Amino acid sequence: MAIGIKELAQHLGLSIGTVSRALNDRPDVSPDSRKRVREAAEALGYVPNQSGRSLRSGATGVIAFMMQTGHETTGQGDSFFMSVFDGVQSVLARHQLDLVALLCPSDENADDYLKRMVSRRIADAFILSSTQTVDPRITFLAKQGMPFVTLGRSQTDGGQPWVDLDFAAMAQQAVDRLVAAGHRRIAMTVPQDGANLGRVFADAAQAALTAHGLPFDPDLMIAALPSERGGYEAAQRLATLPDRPTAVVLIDPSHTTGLYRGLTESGLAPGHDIAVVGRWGPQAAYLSPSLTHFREDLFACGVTLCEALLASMPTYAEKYPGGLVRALCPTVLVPGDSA
Amino acid sequence: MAIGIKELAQHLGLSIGTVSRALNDRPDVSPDSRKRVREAAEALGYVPNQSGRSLRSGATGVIAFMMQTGHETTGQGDSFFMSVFDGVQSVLARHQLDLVALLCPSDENADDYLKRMVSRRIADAFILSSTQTVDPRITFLAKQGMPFVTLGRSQTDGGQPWVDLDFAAMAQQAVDRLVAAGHRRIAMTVPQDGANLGRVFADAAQAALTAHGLPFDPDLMIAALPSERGGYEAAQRLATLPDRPTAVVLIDPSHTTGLYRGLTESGLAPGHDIAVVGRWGPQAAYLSPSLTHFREDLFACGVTLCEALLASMPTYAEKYPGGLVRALCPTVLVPGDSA
DNA sequence: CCGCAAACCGTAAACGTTTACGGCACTATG
DNA sequence: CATAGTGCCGTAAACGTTTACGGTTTGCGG
Repeated sequence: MAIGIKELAQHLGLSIGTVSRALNDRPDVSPDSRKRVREAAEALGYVPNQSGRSLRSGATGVIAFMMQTGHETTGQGDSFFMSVFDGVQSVLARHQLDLVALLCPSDENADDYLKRMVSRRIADAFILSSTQTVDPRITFLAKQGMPFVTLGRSQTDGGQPWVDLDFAAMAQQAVDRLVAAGHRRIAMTVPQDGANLGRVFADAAQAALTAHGLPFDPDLMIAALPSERGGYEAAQRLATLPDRPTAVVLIDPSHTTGLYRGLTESGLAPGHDIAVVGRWGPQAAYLSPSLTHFREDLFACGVTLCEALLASMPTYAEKYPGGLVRALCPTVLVPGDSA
Repeated sequence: MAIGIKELAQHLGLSIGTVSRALNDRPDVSPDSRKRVREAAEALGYVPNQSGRSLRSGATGVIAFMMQTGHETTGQGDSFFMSVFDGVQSVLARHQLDLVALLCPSDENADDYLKRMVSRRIADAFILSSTQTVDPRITFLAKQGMPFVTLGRSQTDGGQPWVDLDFAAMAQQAVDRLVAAGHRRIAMTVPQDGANLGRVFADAAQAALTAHGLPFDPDLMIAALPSERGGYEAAQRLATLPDRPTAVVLIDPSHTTGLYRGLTESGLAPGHDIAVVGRWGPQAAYLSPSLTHFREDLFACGVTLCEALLASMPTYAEKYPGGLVRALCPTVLVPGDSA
């Protein structure tokens, strides 16, 4: 069924060398031949064999986006990643590159999984998400010399570019707003596992509180799964806390629904008995009271992410000057009725 | 950095042929050599180059799962796909196969995208999701002779195996339950685009209604986007419908939150003024009143899906006898307070 | 001691590309 | 006219692997 470059060349009465050059837009090919080859390839439905091509050239033309997907760690909801993907792909399309998503099975170690994928040489570069505060994947890829970028920072530094949401700014803005509204005891949800964003967020919150001359109470940092359930359990914790806080800031978009439900069940009205500041998620728009939240431009974030990656790849670096990219994506606070 | 089979053979004082045979568990290799090769490969960190391997053997060892991701079509939420993925991967792991997800950019035609991916020969087989009632991807893959399976049925038949949720049973059970509770005018949400499940669902609902001697009113089939917003807009439609229905069945898990909100805003209490039967989604657990819904074993669904695919691939068929698999995954109705 | 089979191993061809190199025809220049 | 240069093209090697084939050793029965 599928024809090779040999057949195509034969059909044209040319050598495979010339055909290859014509298709790859190299010099040393007459405009006439180039056109003939183009048309014949189209007509015969020729597409180059990727295995042969990448065996020879050492590149696959594929970028891999690795995500971890535990049972409970569904995280931000898929619209989060999908928006980022769209941004990434819009950049990749300029270079005939394609994106694949690597889904680490929930029962496999993320580090092992990544190693397997790297050794498969399925992709020319990697994008890591859900970075942990200490993340062995980073050192591994750095040691391998494999180009990569992380969506999220980490204490482990592989010299790679990264792009992250500005959690510090979020924490500060949230605290500022709540304090201005008279709140003195402010709780927050933080990730249960080693996700780095929890650390960044908590540190910034502490700084913001002390800046206002308020004490920082570690008991008000409520560890929660990144899911509706996490929000629900956080609400239960909140309700039973001694000297109950009057406000809560949510680190994860999926916390919102669960928290609202949990608070209501405990007889606390969100936005009335307890002020809530959250992050944007598709479901947040349909809550009452409407959520005071942070909105992020995930598409733009994906674009930056991808450009940062390409800038770190020898092949594409010239098109993306400026060296190592380490960028924070801005977020804007959208006031609602909840805080 | 990465060493090849040649270096490995040289280091062992063996020929590359023997090394290859040893690593691939072929006969004609002494147990002693096999062991030495194994250990040396481990020690030197040798991993076979996938390009070379698949160039020679014509297989990549990768299965691709294609999903479409429009802005508004975030669909079932990611926990849906993640659960299916886990099921699929659990089977693939038995054969040293790996899964990648292909995310069709929202601004690209799905058919073109698939063609590109197929021609890249990035995978040995494909899994298609979000099947449309008439789906050109199916005929394309069938014509290409590329093994594939669809998650969801279609009127387009490529002779391929498929696995689908039992939407007909859901429709019938929902109608039965609602009619038994005294409801006579029952609305449903159906997908706006050409998704095949809408057709199946609507047909079964109609049959169930007529079986109960009730009329089928097409105006009660409310087209809705597969998102919270879709549910919200459906609620608005519902509230303004002449001779307002007393019950609604939701085809998409993400409809629930939006619908609850929409109804509430219109002064209608879910479960009281209007009975609601929905599908399971992560957020559904945190709603009040609790949702009467269908629960699906998505992991098992993924397992069946993958086995169906492997059974249709020449290389693996012998391990999965039984011919063409076309299966419906069962769902169970979980009663709640909403209907 | 010979022959034969079995067990093991090396050789080399193939998979489909890309690309360095050399060759040919032609033109421009001295 | 000789020479150098240019534009175009074919040849062949290389990428890293798998595998058919043939060769060498070994053990064993006659």
